[in-house]
Amino acid sequence: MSVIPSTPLDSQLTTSWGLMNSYADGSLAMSGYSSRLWPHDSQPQFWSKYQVWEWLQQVMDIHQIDASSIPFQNFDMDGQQLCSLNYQDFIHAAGSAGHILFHSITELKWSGNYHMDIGQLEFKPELDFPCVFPDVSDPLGDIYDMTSVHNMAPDASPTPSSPDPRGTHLWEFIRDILLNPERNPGLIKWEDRTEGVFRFLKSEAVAQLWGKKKNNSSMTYEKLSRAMRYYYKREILERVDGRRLVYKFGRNARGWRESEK
DNA sequence: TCCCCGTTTCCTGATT
DNA sequence: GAATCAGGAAACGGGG
Repeated sequence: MSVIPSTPLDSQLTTSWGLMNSYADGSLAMSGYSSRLWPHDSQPQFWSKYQVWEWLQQVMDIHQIDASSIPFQNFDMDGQQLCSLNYQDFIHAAGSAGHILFHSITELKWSGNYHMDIGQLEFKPELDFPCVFPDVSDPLGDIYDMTSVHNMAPDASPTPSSPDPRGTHLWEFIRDILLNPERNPGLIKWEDRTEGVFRFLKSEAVAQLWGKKKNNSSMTYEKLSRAMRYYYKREILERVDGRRLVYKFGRNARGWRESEK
């Protein structure tokens, strides 16, 4: 399969793309999109699976596409595979959002990066991050690598009863998204960093990501939030009254404070 | 096999 | 009316 860089279809799509470029926030415009998010490895051919997911999230954020409208599992692929998809493949994989995704990836592929010198072609995606990627087949792999780093600290074990230092628990999953915002843009954000207060921005997208991690395609925010509420009793989370989608880390949550990093 | 833990699923009712 | 929150109850899967 191959992607045709410039077809009549492209010109049909420029209307929606033009709209995107007209956003008041210039950082959301496509021209700034690639440089802001992919400062070194903006060639999608070299993306890891996880970077493909990041791109997907960004496009959904920019276009305010409901995360549940795109089956993430259809994009369980690395950048090379992604770039080999044609327009019909995108439509098949993402439905009505397919044309947006197709145009986005075409833009990134042909946005001047092909003019880079041969030295840049030797770039490896994992070099862009401070941590290693032992398993690039796991889109969340880097998150859990970071968890491992946190747990190197003597008192950084999640809870006394936690059996898995790699961070398989939901609250650790949430914490690691918060600690790596550049890799999970727009999913969850700190409301009060020092107090450990955070808010879900894309609750269903986080639930899908959690479901992906647990091989549970039927995960929803409804179910995820029930699991979150069980943390109140264990004081891993504290209630934040009157605020929707807002939670706060409790006394038994470890590794979220900046001083613990 | 049993038990415990950490969810997951389903539910009802309340609140925003 | 939809989305979210709260929490009870039962079930499930993994680990010890």
